[in-house]
Amino acid sequence: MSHNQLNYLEELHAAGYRVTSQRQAVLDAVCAAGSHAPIEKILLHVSKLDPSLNASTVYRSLAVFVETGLVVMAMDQGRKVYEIANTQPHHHLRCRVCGSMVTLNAATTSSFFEQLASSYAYKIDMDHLVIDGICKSCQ
Amino acid sequence: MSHNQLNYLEELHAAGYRVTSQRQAVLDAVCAAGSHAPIEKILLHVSKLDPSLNASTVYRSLAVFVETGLVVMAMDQGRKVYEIANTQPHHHLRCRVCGSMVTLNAATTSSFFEQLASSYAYKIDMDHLVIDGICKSCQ
DNA sequence: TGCCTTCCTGCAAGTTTTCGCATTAAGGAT
DNA sequence: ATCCTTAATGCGAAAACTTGCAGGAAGGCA
Ligand SMILES: [Mn+2]
Ligand SMILES: [Mn+2]
Ligand SMILES: [Zn+2]
Ligand SMILES: [Zn+2]
Repeated sequence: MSHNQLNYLEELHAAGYRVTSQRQAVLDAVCAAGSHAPIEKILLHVSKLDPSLNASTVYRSLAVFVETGLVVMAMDQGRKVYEIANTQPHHHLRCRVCGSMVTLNAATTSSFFEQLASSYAYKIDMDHLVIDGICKSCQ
Repeated sequence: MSHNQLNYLEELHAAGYRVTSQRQAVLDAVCAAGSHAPIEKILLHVSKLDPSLNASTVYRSLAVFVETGLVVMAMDQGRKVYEIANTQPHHHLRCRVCGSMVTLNAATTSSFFEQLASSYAYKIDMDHLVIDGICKSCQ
């Protein structure tokens, strides 16, 4: 598993949720599935870890993880994709044509967010923005 | 209907799609359902206009409209919402707490997009961005 | 450790969304 | 106006996702 499991499980517990073997397996599966993984990829990894784990539990676990911020959910062409949350929020540029993704420099987005915050009196609270466009090689 | 129907139907046709009575009804329903309408709201309006219109046709029509840019799709708390596309792209700030939405000043977002374009050699192609945060009165 | 409360899980049923296929109709051409 | 080609629709079935409920396990407390 690529995450510091202890830390994530403690956070789960601190948020008032029980740390079950099923939730641990789903969290491991999210990590194993790599970034921006669609649900079927996660289900596949889960059933490898524990074939008896019910699909409805996977959906419910993901909802809990997103709720608590352990996992971030984003949209990729109208489909939900999941990835383990890093300590830092991060944002992407995504090519409509080839699907490739670039992680944005944090300074760029935070200055934009600060501008929005001051202009609109909004506290921006975005941990995974995906902006669509067309990359250099696809233009 | 709130859209200039003629124009939209011509665009559909120009994109190589057939202009059917069902698609006209779905487009009218999207307008009638107002902005950021979830699918069930659209289905409700559709069945008022034509009770015999099958739900699968509604899903397929929406996919065509999003594909051709006549309708924009956005995510509202993990749910797909639809709205008729204006001639100009527009973006929002959305409060996580009360759900209220603000339409962003176009200059603000376009300067951000231009900066991204020059830094990353990406042609930004975003017609409906929704940025989450917490509004002044909810902070 | 063992008990107790409450949350979580699996299962089955319900709901939503997608898909394949036969029939229908749009729209270009004559 | 009629014909022809092919895309679009409705329908039924499948797949994806959600929900209610009864049994089982987490974790707090003694
Ligand atoms: Mn990411
Ligand atoms: Mn909008
Ligand atoms: Zn590309
Ligand atoms: Zn608010």
